[in-house]
Amino acid sequence: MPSIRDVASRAQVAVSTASAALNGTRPVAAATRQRVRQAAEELGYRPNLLARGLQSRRTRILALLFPAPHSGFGLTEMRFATAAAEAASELGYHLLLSPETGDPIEELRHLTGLGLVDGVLLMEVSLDDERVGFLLEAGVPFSMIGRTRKPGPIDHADIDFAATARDAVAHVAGLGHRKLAFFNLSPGTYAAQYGPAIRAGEEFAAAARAAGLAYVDDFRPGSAEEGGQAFERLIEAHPDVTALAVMDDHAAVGVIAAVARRGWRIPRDLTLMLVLSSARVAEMFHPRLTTMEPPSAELGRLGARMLIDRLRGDTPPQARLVPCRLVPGDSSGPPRKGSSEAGGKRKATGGMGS
Amino acid sequence: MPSIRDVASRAQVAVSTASAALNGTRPVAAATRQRVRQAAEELGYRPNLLARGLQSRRTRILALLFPAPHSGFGLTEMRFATAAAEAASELGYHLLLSPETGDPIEELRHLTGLGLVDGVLLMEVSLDDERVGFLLEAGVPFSMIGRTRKPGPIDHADIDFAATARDAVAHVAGLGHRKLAFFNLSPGTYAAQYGPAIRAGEEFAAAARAAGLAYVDDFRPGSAEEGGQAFERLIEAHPDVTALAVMDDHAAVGVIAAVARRGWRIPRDLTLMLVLSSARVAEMFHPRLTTMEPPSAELGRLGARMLIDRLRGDTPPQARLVPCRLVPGDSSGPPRKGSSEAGGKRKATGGMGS
DNA sequence: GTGAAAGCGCTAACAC
DNA sequence: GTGTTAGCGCTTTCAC
Repeated sequence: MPSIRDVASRAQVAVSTASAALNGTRPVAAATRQRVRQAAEELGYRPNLLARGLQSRRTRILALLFPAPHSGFGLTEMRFATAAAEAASELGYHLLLSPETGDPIEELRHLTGLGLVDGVLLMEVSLDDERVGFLLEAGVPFSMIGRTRKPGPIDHADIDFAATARDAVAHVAGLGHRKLAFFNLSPGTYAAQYGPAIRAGEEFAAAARAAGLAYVDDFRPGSAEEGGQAFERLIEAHPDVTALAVMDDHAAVGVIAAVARRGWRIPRDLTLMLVLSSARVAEMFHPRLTTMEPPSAELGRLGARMLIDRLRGDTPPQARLVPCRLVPGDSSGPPRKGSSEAGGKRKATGGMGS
Repeated sequence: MPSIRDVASRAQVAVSTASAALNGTRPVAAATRQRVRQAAEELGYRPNLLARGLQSRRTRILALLFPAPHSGFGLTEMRFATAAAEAASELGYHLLLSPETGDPIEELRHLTGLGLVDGVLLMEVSLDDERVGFLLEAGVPFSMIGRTRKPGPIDHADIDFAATARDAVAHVAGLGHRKLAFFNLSPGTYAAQYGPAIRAGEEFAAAARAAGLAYVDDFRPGSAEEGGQAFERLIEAHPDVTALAVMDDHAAVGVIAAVARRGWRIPRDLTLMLVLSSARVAEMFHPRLTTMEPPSAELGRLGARMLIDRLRGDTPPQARLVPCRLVPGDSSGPPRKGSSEAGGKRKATGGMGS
């Protein structure tokens, strides 16, 4: 592998000139630059990243802190990672996939102490994430996919839960539904202060209220079995619910089974939608479920971009919220007949459904 | 961030001694070593990977060449990546996630020319993968998850398709089925010489033959719609088929719908199994599908381990084949009545079902 | 068993 | 506009 000295001698210039010609760090005569470029080309020269990094204190390597898979399907997390890697790659950066196994802070301390990475991309940020404080204090540049309770001036890209909830509620309300139920993620996820669970919970409630829809969100099934049970209890307590939004894929499986057991059909008797699930997953269902699909790839891209922006210069902190995309499936329809106190008339008052 | 000089001076030794004490590269008096260790500890010293790599020509960084997502569900690929990253991490290595976007060879040339990585982990290896020749020629250490047609002495970890097919066929035969159909991946995947498609195709045929099962594998549906059509044509042409193994998740969705349209039920009228799909995905179905689940995490781990073994010393080339795991679901059962020329008797001859 | 010094390949002062 | 030189932090001869 040729070094810059080989390039310099072949182009008949000093190494510093070769370096400058290649990097544009100082003015070089056009003719000289041309000679150097050509020599580099002919030799197949590639700058050694280690040497460059050692000197310049910048490696152009980013670390993506990849959480141990727990909640959800994993497909979403993968899209973050690959999209971030692609975006980084386009901008001349590399992405290190750093799985978090033990103590997050200790691992972060280790990773950043190596001098290997210029910055860190945080995933699965909880509302009071301890890693944020550490990175801030250590002066390590970072950006978040997700966000803490009050992200303040920290770069982050996250789902716009308010818009997502609004769109989902509008979809359901537009079909004529008057009462919506929402199954959040499992209590464990909730207890871990997992942002999406908490924010989606709040925003769906607010959006339903704003739209004048009656609303139930007492259930947090984390498995197919719990999903089925939750649905049965839901219908028992609220027989007038005609639409249901579910966060957990597996819970949705249970709901669908319970719906069938009851002799109901989707969407005739229940409008069912998945929230924060990949359309890829929604296609596995029968009927294909309407989904609020998270903009995973875009968040990954944005996370990488804003981190690189930060590394490059003094951009102001960026906060980007991107709503989920409504992917209509075959599980959405008008409310079933006889679901409310009155029988037929839909789109009636717009007032509070009791 | 303290350097080794800080450690050396605090421990009152020369830099070289400090280095030796920390790395064990040459004998150091126990007392001295202790002093150095303690100094390092007190200072929170972390060796700079760049400096070390520049000198030693070894960075302890591995690159995982991550293919642009095309076939399959992606969940499997993600498990490779995370498992490989975890295994690498446990062995003191880092994993770079390198998405392949443009010309694979050009990108490989670039990546390996940077001096950043010690070795490369190849995913989605096709039967005649061009990257292999390049890496061999360039002398870059690598291992494969998957394998070429004749991997020869190249380290690789792959699915044991023969054992997988044998187990799947045994499962079906054990339930009394006499005729099995197999839906392979889409023709495009096949044409791309995607190993799993071709090997699974061959091995299922061989296993069925060996088990004395009649066998049909004329279909390669790549979507739900094609899956449904394929199923209809299959039953028309082969009304005595009672068991079906499907490679493509989406095709399975279509099959299930077509089964229902026909008034059939699973598993009463058809035993359906998914091949090479995560159990996570199989749970999304109704009923929960029996699956031959690929050992993704183990393959990722093995791939990383064998690459690191190669980097560390002169181990002989390793070839590890791991079978898929049969995860029984609710989609397996005895063959439906009236499916063969004779009516009732199952487990009869064991001879060739015509 | 320990220390001094060279140098990995590059960038960035600093002279000219 | 270009060349010379001094390191970045580490490992590794080579003396002692």
